[in-house]
Amino acid sequence: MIAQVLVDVKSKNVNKTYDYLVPETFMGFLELGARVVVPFGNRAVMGFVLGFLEDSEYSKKLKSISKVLDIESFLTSELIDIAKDLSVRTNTILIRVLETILPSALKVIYKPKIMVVNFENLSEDLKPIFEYQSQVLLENIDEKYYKLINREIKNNNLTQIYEIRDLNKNLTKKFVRKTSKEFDKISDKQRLVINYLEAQKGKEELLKILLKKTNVTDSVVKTLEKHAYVETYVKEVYRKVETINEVTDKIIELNIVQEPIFEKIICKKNTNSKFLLHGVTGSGKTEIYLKTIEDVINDGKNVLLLVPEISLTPMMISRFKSRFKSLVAALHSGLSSGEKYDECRINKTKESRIVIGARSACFAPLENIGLIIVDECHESSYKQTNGLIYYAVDILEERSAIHNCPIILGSATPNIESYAKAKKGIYELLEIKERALNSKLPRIDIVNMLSEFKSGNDSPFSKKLIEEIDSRLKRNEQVILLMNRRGYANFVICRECGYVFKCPNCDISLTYHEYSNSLKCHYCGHEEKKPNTCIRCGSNELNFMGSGTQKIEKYLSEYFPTAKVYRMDNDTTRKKHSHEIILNKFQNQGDILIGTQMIAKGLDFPRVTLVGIIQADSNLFVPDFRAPEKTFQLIMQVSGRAGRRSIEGQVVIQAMNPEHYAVKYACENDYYGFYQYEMRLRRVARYSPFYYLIEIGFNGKSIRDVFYAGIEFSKQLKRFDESIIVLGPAIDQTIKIKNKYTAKIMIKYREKKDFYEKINELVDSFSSDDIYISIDNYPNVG
DNA sequence: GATCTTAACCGC
DNA sequence: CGGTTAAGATCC
Repeated sequence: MIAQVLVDVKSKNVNKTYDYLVPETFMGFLELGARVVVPFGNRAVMGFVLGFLEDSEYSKKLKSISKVLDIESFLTSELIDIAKDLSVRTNTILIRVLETILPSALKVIYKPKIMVVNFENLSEDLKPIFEYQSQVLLENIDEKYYKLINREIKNNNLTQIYEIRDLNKNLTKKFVRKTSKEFDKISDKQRLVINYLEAQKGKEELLKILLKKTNVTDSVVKTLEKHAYVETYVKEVYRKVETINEVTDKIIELNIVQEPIFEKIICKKNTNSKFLLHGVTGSGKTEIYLKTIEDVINDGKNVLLLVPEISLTPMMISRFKSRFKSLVAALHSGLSSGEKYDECRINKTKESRIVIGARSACFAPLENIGLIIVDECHESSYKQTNGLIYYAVDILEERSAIHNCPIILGSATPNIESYAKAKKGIYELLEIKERALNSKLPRIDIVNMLSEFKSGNDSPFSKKLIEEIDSRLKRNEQVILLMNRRGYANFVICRECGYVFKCPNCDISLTYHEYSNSLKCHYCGHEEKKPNTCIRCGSNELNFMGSGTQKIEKYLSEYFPTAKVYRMDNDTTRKKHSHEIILNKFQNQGDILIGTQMIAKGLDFPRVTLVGIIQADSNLFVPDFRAPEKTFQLIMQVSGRAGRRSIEGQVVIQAMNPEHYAVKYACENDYYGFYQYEMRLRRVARYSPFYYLIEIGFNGKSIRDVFYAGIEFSKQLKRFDESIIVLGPAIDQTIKIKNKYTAKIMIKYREKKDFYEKINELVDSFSSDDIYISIDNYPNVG
């Protein structure tokens, strides 16, 4: 048998599978998607088995797979197909796509261990192996038992777990050492190498490092080796990394509105129906999820549930865990916690019935899926914007089709595109217009901050908001204040000459951080001590604005010195469980919670009766066609945090442009009105959902080259097809990040067509060491 | 990516 | 003529 192996080498030259013989010993248990070690050139590399063949078309003699790293694979054929598709549509080599789909699977090596589940039922041949230890490293077991072990895993008598080790990219590395041979004649370059080796005093010396340090090519070392003055050898390298331990009912009653919706979903449970569950905040979408999941689980099928940011939805997770216990695997997003989650991710997803996770969980190797749910489907966190750009909701729609199961997209404020699809009948629209638990939607008041300023109030709070906060505190109720990041400048400005302190790398203003008394760049991480004098005019009259939320906090403590205030923003949530800790403290003993966008999501505190939005419309005029939509969604979402129980909630919105349609419709709680208004604008301006969109990004050090590439790219694309509209290039608003510029062009087209081949061709021809080009197939989300 | 091959250049 | 580099091809 022959295996088609994709090697773990990140280069376009090897972006294809290579044929390898499967040795007799691996026959019968080598699975599709398993990781293997193969000889490649004259070294060993890791690879993925992406297919099997009877005969190879390769004319020369085939090499054999030397090791199997997974006895049970976690890359299903479904995921391989999804990866291939992503690879084509984003012009990204397949191995990089796999790297994203299986986070850090390539950076880390999993040493498979076999663990006993049921010793009694185990085959007699295997019993001696596990007699004295319940876990054995797979590599320490004779390969002749592999077939048997594979079968026992399927019988649930054994299970595969992993020990994680750091993998330094390759399985083997090349080292150099000096021999004892005396030398007579020797060239300058060779001298350099020898001197370097002697200076290292017999320490292990990587060939790659040596070449870099001495600045010679490999020929020099090779010549030395030929004369036996030095010798090279290869060695396996990895070190152990620690793993973390994972953290570890009542009947659900649906109300009169929820029940028929549940019924509608359930009667289509074995079809690929796509539901848009449009329910106002607090309408009890979660109850519908729980009941539907229960039904699907009882059918013996599995469920995949996506939530926005797992660290922000601890309450939601705990509800599912308490309901379904160990059937639930919660995958951590990994954005904040590094790669530690992976062990749990791989072990748990295989055996769990319900997988809950953030964006990357859309690639969970779950089989036999009977239901897919995307909660808060409008959330921007479902789109990955770094590196490989993908949209989890889109991936899951594909997967629902493959599994022929329903997918539920739930949101109080669906994206315009989603709602349009529902109106067109692509999605089945399920609407809930009232809140559950007899609570009413909050009353919304709007304050015009311009007139407030004109009347002499230069604090961030309107009189109205202060009064309302005061009355809640007196009644022992809670308040949430949303601070829009952009609203309040947190840069340092010289009062004499007006100089603004900027990042030397990124060309954007530095942020003053009170707690560390320093200036920081939010993009590249540059940090410098708080300056005392202006670097332009030397004046010591500097104005430190403090960060937005910090400033609000200060004002609050002046107005309400006895109130217990908690702050939730990027500064206070750096640590791992800080979200949970802050939210818990606030719930138990807090009066006021201040935060950025992150507090808009899914919080459900019964005692919160007032929500204030400090600068509701400050993002309205950023150059993005979705700015009104985002503003509308934000106001709606935050408002939804108020009065979720019997006490009526209130929302105070402070805005500079209270007449703007996004603000107005949000205040009137009129989703459909906003949708219709926005659709008219989108049609006129030729944006989605009326046009298909693709955004191409050009990133590089030279602003001129980047811009020029954008111009030429769009010229050639328009020449290829005149009906395509290309906007830009526009230099990204943040101008310069990590010493690089980004220009973007927006491609718009009316008729659905596949021209990714042309785009890939252009991307390849304009890509270079100096210009990196990214393809964003989802500029209308995220 | 890493390694090997090749042609061209360099200094003795 | 051996030693060296930069460029190009190849890896099954």
